[in-house]
Amino acid sequence: MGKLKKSKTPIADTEVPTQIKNPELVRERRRQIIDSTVKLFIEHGYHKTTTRMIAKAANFSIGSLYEYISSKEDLLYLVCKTIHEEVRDAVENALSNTDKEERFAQVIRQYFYVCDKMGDHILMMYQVTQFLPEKWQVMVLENELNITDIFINALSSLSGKDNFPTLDDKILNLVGHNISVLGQMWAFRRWHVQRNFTIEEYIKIQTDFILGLIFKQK
Amino acid sequence: MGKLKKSKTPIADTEVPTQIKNPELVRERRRQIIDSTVKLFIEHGYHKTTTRMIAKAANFSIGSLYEYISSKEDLLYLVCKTIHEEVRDAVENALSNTDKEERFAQVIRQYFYVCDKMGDHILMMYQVTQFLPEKWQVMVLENELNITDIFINALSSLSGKDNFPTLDDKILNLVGHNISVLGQMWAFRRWHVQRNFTIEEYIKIQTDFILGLIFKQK
Amino acid sequence: MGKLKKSKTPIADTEVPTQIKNPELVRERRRQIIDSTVKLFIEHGYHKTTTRMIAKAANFSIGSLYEYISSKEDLLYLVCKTIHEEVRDAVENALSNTDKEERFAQVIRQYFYVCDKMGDHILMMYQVTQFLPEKWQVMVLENELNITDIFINALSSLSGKDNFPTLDDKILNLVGHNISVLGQMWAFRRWHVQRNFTIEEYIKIQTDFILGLIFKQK
Amino acid sequence: MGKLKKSKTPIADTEVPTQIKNPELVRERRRQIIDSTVKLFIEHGYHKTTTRMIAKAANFSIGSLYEYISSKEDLLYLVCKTIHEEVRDAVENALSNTDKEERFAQVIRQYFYVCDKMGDHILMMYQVTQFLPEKWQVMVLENELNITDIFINALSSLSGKDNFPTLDDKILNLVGHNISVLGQMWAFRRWHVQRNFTIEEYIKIQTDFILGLIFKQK
DNA sequence: AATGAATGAGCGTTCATTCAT
DNA sequence: TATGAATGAACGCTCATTCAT
Repeated sequence: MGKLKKSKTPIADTEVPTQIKNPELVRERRRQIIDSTVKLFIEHGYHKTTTRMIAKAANFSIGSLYEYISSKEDLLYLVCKTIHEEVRDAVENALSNTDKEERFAQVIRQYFYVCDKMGDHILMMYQVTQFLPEKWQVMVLENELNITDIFINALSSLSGKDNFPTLDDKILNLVGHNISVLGQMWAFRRWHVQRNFTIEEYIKIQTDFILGLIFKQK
Repeated sequence: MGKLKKSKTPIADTEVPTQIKNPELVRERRRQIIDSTVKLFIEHGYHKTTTRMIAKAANFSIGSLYEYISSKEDLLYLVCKTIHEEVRDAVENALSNTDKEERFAQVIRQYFYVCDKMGDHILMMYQVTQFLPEKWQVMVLENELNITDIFINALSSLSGKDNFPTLDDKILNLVGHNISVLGQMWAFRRWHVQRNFTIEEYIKIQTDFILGLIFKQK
Repeated sequence: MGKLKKSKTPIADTEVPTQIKNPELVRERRRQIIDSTVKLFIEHGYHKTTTRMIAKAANFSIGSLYEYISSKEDLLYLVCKTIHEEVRDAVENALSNTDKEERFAQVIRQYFYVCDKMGDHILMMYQVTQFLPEKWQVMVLENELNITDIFINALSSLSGKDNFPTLDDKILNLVGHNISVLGQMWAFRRWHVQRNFTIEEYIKIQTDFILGLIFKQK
Repeated sequence: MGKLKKSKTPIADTEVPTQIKNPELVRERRRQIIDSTVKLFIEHGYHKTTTRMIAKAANFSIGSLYEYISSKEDLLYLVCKTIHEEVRDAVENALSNTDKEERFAQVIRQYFYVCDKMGDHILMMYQVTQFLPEKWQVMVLENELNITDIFINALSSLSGKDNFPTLDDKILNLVGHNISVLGQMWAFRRWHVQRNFTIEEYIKIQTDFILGLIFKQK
């Protein structure tokens, strides 16, 4: 579970205001704060985690915490965004695979791996998104969609080539969402599913499943 | 969306204590309370719905409310349970269909219909389960599992018969969960999915999808 | 200084919301709250008086306090309104005097008496009005104006009659404001003025002063 | 409204301590700080103006700000003092007028002009004095009194001469305060009074008023 | 059985001031 | 001298629950 990998996109952006002038410091400190917060949110949820608990866990005074974020809700947004970036980065890395067909399977595989590794985070994020203020909520949904879009695009680039059937856009879309959801299922229904399968088995079966859907459409 | 259908199992059971002696009265009053609460939870979520709001919406004094439930958490449990019963009842009704093979498709269909009709409820329940005390949480997960079990059992009764492949128990289980999750997806990702498909289209494609998985295993 | 006299207009009106249903109780409890608050505001000012101090002084729990008012600002408004009513009532009582000319002097006299008796309250109100939310601020200024209007109307009814000169409306208005301000001066500059004069002397001299202005305009 | 005119008395005096050795620098920097603070206090009041806002507006770091003042309350005192000096200077300038009788009218006129020009400052100062620590509060009241004393002295030098009646000291005093208060009224009740009169008209009428009081005492 | 007034622990947030660099 | 990150006491307010009537 540990600390989140450093993401490509900066955390110290302009979306969430801070009193601190040194942006490097903001980046670093926010990383600490977010890491601590993620753990607490996973353990206790959003409401039962107080700002004081967060400050303490991140070794900040309550006053200092509020120098780096401007509300608990802002922090919530940063948490969600960071997790999404983590997921997206992992999946996008899989895209470097040159063989197109293999690339698609790779993307699914990487995504499922991330869902396995970050099960707690993903679960937590779903429980917590509802408490975002509307404006952030839209952005988080968009981030979610961006990940689904990776699947859709990977599929799209295969559609009609080699042995792949030409897929309707709507179907393409649906398959993308199915992939997203089946990945989350590994995290959400862990008690049931992870009892029966290793992640490798799960990937194999569900990938077949997904490919089945695709070839059915021929 | 209206009121939830009367469920077979009594609400005034011993799980959730009450001050009131007359069980008939408890049943009736709890129905009112739960109906109002469901609406409020859907609209405002669990935390932003105060017990005062609930009492007002259900035409109770705050004091009376607490005669029929003993805490907000108890009420939360009753709400989750009631929704699960609703879903289960609908799916079980589909089992009366005598033709076995058709029965399986019917079960899926009915389940997806329920997911369509009760999208708000299902969504809400997922956002809200996390606030249950541990003991209730287990029970709600069990209820969820009961529904999945219906799919598994329906499949199981087909396995190895007629044209159906003989399915490994593990696979059977997984397919059951896939069905559950794909039904929820219609509610969870409504903005994306319901834009592209009618519920009928969605049922057709996802059913094919599921059957594909089954026959793949031959 | 003691408790404020019971005012004609009810405190339990609809302007300031309450959670309590019994309006009689609201009236009574608000009276206690306001009395205590006035004392505290006079002694410590608005900002240094905490809601917990108010609750304690009025023998309420902090929770109960907030059943009767909905914010500290609302309470501030009630305080200002109550003081203004007190002043206005006293001045209006003086209007019952039947002799017109004498009535005018009586109004001034009564007003100055109130300024004497309620010096602390008037002083406090002036220090505190600035913290009202805009909507209340306008209403408080209006209340203030209503009192000035009493002087203006009393003068107006004399204008052009008997020995009184016919006064321009603008002048009438100005004289009214002068009266208001010279009354407040007795409270505001108490350290300097009350050292030299009894309230009776002060009334005599300033009344002459005011009448001088009036007859000057002949 | 702009910047306040340079006052004769030094700002960098010993009343308010500083960390900085160079007194010239202190004077200059305090001038900037006070100018910015006055604007902010007028716009937002004392409590809603944070020291951070002040530092920013005066182009200081928060650290530097505290090199030149030692607390927000000290700054408040400097602000009040500066405004009083401004008012006093303007009024004292009017004293240079050689003709005694005319000098009195001139003093009133100048004072009313200042009240017109510095309405915002005067208003603000009255709202803000209450937050001074006791020791400063006394000094500010004294400053206020000094201005009133100018009127009293001007009157006193006329008393019993030429056509002027010989005035009791107490009356002299009262007239001085009346003048002060009627000047402030132009600022305090601007919405009502400035709608009806130009400052010239106002000066004329109120001067007559004041003179009336004086000659009445003959 | 029904009412609703009373309770108080607990929360998110602010801001004047300090002090290491 | 100048900077700005760090501090933490203190505040207004909420709301599930109780209990006297």
